[in-house]
Amino acid sequence: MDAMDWRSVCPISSALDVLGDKWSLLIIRDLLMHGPRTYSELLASPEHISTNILASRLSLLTYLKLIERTNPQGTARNNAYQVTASGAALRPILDGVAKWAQVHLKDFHSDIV
Amino acid sequence: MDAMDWRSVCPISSALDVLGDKWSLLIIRDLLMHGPRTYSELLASPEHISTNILASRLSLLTYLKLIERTNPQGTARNNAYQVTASGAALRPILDGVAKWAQVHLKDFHSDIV
DNA sequence: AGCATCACTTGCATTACGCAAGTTAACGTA
DNA sequence: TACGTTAACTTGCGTAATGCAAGTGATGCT
Repeated sequence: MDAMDWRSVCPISSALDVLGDKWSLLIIRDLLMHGPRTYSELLASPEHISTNILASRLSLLTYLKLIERTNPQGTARNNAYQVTASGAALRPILDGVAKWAQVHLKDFHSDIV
Repeated sequence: MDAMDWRSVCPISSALDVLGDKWSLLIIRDLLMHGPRTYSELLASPEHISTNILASRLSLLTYLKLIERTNPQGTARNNAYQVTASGAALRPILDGVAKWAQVHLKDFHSDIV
């Protein structure tokens, strides 16, 4: 994992440099909702992330210390991922996003829960 | 602008179906910070969005009623974009994202403001 | 009328993503 | 402790999205 390219000094832009894609925040969502999860548990989420994308996102989020292994000394197998304090600090933001979507996307996606 | 594809019924996933990219929330940020902005003003933001991407994002955000023209009856020229109530409801989320980034990305991006 | 500018659109090269298959190592079982 | 199975990735390749440069058309100014 090499250094990031940051588009500007704006904190919103910088957050999007990290989290501005369709998958990273879904991984965080799963870890916040369920606690520690393994690679194959994350793969089984209903949005169907592909294996290579999951691996690359886990790698980036680990590098940036938003997530970590539950057993850093252990082997990969049976070694889940969990949020760090940085990742956990995203919880109120994701809560806000969920509420926003329920109210403001309802007209376009009636099945939203 | 045709209908959206939604990956799941999860509101977070659905929000990311719309806003999960590197540019949409930056457009919202500009409109929230500065008020109504024209196409060329949006182009001039420091992150340097390209013209075709800006046009396609403005189109999608307009379709989803997060933004609108300031003068819907007028011609394109001298007709800015502004947030709707749906777009304005993202303000506390963007505030939270900005604060999160300032605290949690500082170690990786020391120039963050 | 003529020129400059704004708001896009188009074409094409580059990058990211999605899918399927392959690889490696650990665990269960005997 | 050998053997089959499975978890956790990696690789290859086709498709889609993005980035860049140039082009277009209407508007507004003089």
